[in-house]
Amino acid sequence: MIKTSDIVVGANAGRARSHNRQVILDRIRTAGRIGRADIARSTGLSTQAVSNIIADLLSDRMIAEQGRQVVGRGLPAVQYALNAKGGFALGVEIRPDAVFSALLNLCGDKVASERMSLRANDRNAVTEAVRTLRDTLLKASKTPKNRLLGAGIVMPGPFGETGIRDGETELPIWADVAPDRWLSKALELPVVIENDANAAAIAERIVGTASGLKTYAYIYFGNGIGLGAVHGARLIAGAYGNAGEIGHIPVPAAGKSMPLESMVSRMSLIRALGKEGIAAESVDDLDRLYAAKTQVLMAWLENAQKPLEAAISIVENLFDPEAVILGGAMPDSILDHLIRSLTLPDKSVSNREDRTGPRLLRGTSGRMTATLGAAALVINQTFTPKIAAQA
Amino acid sequence: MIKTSDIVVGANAGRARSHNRQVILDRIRTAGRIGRADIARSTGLSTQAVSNIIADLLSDRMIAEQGRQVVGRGLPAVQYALNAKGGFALGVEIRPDAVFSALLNLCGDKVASERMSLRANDRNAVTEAVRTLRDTLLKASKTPKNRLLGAGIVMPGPFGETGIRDGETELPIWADVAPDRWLSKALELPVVIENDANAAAIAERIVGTASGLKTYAYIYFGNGIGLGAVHGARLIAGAYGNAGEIGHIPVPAAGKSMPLESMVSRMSLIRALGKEGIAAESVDDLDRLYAAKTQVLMAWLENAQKPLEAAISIVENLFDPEAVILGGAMPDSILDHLIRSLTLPDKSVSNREDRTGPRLLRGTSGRMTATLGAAALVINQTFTPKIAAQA
DNA sequence: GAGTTAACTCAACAATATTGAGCTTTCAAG
DNA sequence: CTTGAAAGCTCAATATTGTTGAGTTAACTC
Repeated sequence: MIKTSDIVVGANAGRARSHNRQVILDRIRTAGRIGRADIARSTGLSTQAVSNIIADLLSDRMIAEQGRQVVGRGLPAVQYALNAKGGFALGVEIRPDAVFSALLNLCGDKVASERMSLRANDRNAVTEAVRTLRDTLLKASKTPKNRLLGAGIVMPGPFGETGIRDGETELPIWADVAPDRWLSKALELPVVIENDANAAAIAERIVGTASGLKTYAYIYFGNGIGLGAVHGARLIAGAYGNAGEIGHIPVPAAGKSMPLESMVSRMSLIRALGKEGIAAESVDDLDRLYAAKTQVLMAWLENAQKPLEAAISIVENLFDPEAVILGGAMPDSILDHLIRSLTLPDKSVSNREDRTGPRLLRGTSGRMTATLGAAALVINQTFTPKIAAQA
Repeated sequence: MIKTSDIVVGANAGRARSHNRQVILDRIRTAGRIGRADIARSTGLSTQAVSNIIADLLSDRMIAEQGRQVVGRGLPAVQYALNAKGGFALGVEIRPDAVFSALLNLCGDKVASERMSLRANDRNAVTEAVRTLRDTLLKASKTPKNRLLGAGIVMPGPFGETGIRDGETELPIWADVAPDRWLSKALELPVVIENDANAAAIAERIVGTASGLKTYAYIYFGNGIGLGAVHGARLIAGAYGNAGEIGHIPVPAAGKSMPLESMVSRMSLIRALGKEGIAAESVDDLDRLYAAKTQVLMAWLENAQKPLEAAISIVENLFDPEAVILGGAMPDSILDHLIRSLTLPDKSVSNREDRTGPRLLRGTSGRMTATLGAAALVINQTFTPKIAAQA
């Protein structure tokens, strides 16, 4: 699928208003609780303009009043915060054999989730599953349909006919139709599509570790391994939506150069376990195997260390992020082990004297990361100002 | 130096106007010649709005009328194009021993250039040199001072106290003052600062090979080697302005892993030549040595091949650019040789079936690349809409 | 208790873009 | 050759939105 960058760029009263609305909403989200005067100062708008938009947001139930805050002299400022029930985002992760879905509220809390096996891997089966899941989640959570802000879809990349397609990630059922438009029509909702790593990266900003960060890189353990890079609060998607294909970069391993994915990925781990006759299906399985200090797993961890260090070093030097986050479909225990065992090189732009936080963080983990990420895409969009710089 | 992302985000009538002005200016630049109706359609503004802004731009001499274009039925549209003499950009490249400078007009043509040795490597000497160069260039080109849009400054990175500082790139004279503010005051001009690779990347967009591209990566041969990544027409500068430090990423070389810079950079080449007692100072020297098929040079080229392939492969897979551009302080001949000899891996997101142009391009080369890039930063800024997405 | 500070509202105002009517110029069909 | 359609453009009226400044309220300070 081709990413169409924003084309409409001219500003008029209406677009300025919706832009300002998003700006204010985002300000409220990042601040947690904040008053009108504060918002005005930090956005460069007049109090009056903020007041008008706040009134709008209140009547749309996107925000709620939170009492007054006495600071010092003067009239105590009325505080506002996001209204969790003001909007909901549907997240959908499409896999070859099943569809996962979750519903998040405006604050990023999971309200409901559901999984459904696919009876066939074709477009109709997927469409039907997605529609059913939407209805099931709405019903289970007693959410009125008109409170749905949109749907985020996660599908494995890469998008389009690139040199790194292979049988494991391919989803040829969308060959002749743009999946975003198709699903938007089927769900009767606005739709955003991203790959798993990008969605997970955005999720981290909405609910997780990256909430204070504007520029960071997320290394995502899916089946393979992916990178979601966020720069100045914007996703780096690449010219064709395939940026962050970190799995295929060459890293030093055992004296020669190997693709990162072959050393550091769920796939490589499960393959290694399989060779020893150990079956591991779920994140929980892996967690148990780690707890038992299973030898193959420990060996895999050791082999993964150097290649992962090299990859992180590359990411740091190319993106200069505030932090690198490790997350995805792995148990906490394994991610934590990796983070503990890695020694990041001193020769890196990220090794700053004025650094406050750690260079490496653990992000959201577990099987649902990408699904939650899908929903987070929608929430993120709700908070992203519309008049973007010309692309 | 810390990059301050745009903070002002709220839109009002005035900001919307200046935003639209930049949008239209950029549209004219990319189109070359274009009429009002066309601009209106491609920006989502009304003809009337475009007309008003065009009138403004005409009276500011930023654009000029270019006759009428008869297409089919209807009133032939009046065409507009940039007015080269409507504005000028000063580019300054600060080196430890000298300052290079150039003056570009709005269309990116070089109007004048000048070099000046530094009598000392301290702040006052630099300030004095920069002021003198500004005046010399204005006088030589008979440009009135009020037509200067601003100054772009290029200094070698990385900025701030990072783990990769070393004696060769360090510029400690700015330790206690923000160089952008200092120089802005000294020059009485708005100032933009970037490292050499980033500036060169932007220059390519304004005048060079990348004029049609929105997402591309520029590998820059300075003293070392740097990367300037442009994503959706925006520079990826990183959280602290140090993104693109590609010189320090590990690449496979001679069976082991080496920093790219040690294999592929001007520095490494000059060092290799020096070991054989061959002195090479300038780009022209290198060109002559290449023409003479000097053996050390040819050996260096061969050794550079694999590491460079690995680096480009990494860049492609992480950024998914439309193209990778090679340029900088090297002669055309050597850059072309490298481009000819490189074999890019098929396993890359950039190996697309629908690809039209080549994956690898040669950019601007020669000693002045960074200086011209510095000026291009200013021109770029002139065309970049002001209401940016919240950072 | 008087003065100060700060948040907030109201009403008048200003900046900008949009809309629709009308003019002009070109092409094409009869 | 005439007429009508199509497209670019201008003018004047209108709409949307944000800003400004005066006035109100509520807290703190002396």
